[in-house]
Amino acid sequence: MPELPEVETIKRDLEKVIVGKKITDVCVHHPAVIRQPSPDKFKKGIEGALIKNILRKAKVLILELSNGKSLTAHLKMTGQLVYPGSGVKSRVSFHLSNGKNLDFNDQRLFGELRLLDDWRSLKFIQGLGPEPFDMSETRFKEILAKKKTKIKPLLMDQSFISGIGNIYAAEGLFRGRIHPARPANSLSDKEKELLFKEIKATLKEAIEAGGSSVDDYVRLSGERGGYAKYHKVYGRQGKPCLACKTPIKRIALGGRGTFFCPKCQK
DNA sequence: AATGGGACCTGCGCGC
DNA sequence: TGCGCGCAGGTCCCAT
Repeated sequence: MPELPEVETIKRDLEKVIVGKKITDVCVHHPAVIRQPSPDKFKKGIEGALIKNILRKAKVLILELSNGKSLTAHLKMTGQLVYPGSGVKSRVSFHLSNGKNLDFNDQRLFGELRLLDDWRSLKFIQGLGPEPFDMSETRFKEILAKKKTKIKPLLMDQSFISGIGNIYAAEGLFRGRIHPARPANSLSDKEKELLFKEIKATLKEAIEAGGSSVDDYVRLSGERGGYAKYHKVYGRQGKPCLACKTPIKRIALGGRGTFFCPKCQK
């Protein structure tokens, strides 16, 4: 999906245009994306409520409703929230009292919508580690020091640090000059410090640019995020490293495409 | 405990 | 033109 910067972008977009609006009707075109409760209860539990507040926990969006319930959305790989929506690709459409729709689109159907009495009880959220901005450098270094696992899959482990996915793991490691397959406990103090700093800087810049539109991700308005043009390694296999001209390599780590510069990243 | 593979789905781009 | 394959931002589950 959409990683932390993309979900944060959608959250900020939602705050500007959706808060305070009333959901008058929920149209379920594809029930599979509604994971909890039944589609019928989902619909009845939402209709008539106002959208009070928008939260984000790592990659999960939470819409707090005036009836006390929370609507959560995990976009996974291809989920989108679009407003005003055309309804064309919509899996679920939330019809608002102003006549416009908030559409949940999701080509691959991995995405998840839930209506919960309390989002804090969602197991997935309970299992999340702190986001990079909420983690101390000391803690980051401590965890790396005791893990032999490859650094890139570790950065994507949501129970350790949450919000980083495949794109920002790759970009953060490039900027930290660390090879993605290095055992986490092999990083020196200096390397860990630089990596942590660069991960946070990358995420911050990506948020400022409205996220990375590589494939399906779009902002709430449907326009593309502006950060993909700043990617230094992600999706650039075979192209020259922007720092040293060496061709960027692609390998598989943990089953995921992993992009890095074999010269800059040691 | 940690790692690797497959599963969940659909659709796109590529090589033949 | 058509077909088969590999690939895709995430996460879970199972086997080793």
